[in-house]
Amino acid sequence: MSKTYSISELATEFDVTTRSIRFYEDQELLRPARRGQTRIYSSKDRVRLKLTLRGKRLGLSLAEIRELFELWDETRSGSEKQLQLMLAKIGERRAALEQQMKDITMVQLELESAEIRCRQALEELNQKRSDEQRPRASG
Amino acid sequence: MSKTYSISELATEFDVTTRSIRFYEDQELLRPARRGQTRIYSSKDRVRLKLTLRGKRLGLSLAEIRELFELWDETRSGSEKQLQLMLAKIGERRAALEQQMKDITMVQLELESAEIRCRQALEELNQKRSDEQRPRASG
DNA sequence: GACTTTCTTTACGTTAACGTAAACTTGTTT
DNA sequence: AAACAAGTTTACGTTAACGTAAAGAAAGTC
Repeated sequence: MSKTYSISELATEFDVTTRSIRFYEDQELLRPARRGQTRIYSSKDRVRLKLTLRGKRLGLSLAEIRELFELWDETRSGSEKQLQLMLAKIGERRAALEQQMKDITMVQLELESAEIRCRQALEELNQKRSDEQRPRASG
Repeated sequence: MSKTYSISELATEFDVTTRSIRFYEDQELLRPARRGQTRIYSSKDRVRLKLTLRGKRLGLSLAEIRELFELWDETRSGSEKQLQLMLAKIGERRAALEQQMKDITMVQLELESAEIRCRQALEELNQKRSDEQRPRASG
């Protein structure tokens, strides 16, 4: 018996609403089992949810994520064409990720220098203030 | 005289539609000059567009991007409160970027192993095929 | 001067990713 | 039994980020 999860357990763990989780199922990103009407999520489902959210953070649409899942499932018993397609998709993703990496390092550099400038501006403000508090020899 | 650009020049350079560029202006991300009705973009505008698109690739909304622009403008003549606010925003962004970096490296690792498995599956297919072509000593 | 191109404004349409509400079932706590 | 919590389906509403179409102005070209 491997562990299972309720919808609200997953919701609180990953900080998403149950509405979202059901929506992901509607978009065929998840296929939880049922006991009666109630959804029961396996740890495999949990991984899928985790991957889904990670994909979202990287800017993938739900449709793209689904496509990757499907391709990956087909890869197991895949024909040569499907394997090639998967490789192509993987290549695309990798290229996009490298672009994102570049973007991130650029923005990080910008943020860093922005932070420095901010701190300098703050220092100058403090400087002025202490100048005003003890105005000794001034013209 | 520094260089200026037409809307379509920028559109083709950055591979976006003119509609998008005008929309960004509507959202106050850009403030091009005018000659008559016609928009004229400075190199400063060009930089802003570039930053906007980069922000988008990183998953920022136009509203967030605008907010950052505004904060940055205010930073020049900023009060202490505004500077502190800017520093806070910068901190947020940096944290989000680090999370994204982690996400990316995770996915990169997954894609790498996925690629390996794909190539292995392909090899096995080729193996089978050449086995079938010259079925020598079998059983 | 008619044509074409490039630009403009105005405005309605569209898609993704949920939010929100209503009405119902099922289990369990008082 | 009544109330409560947690789950369900159905369905309409919402927001962001444009797409698309209509209709017209300004400038260059044949």
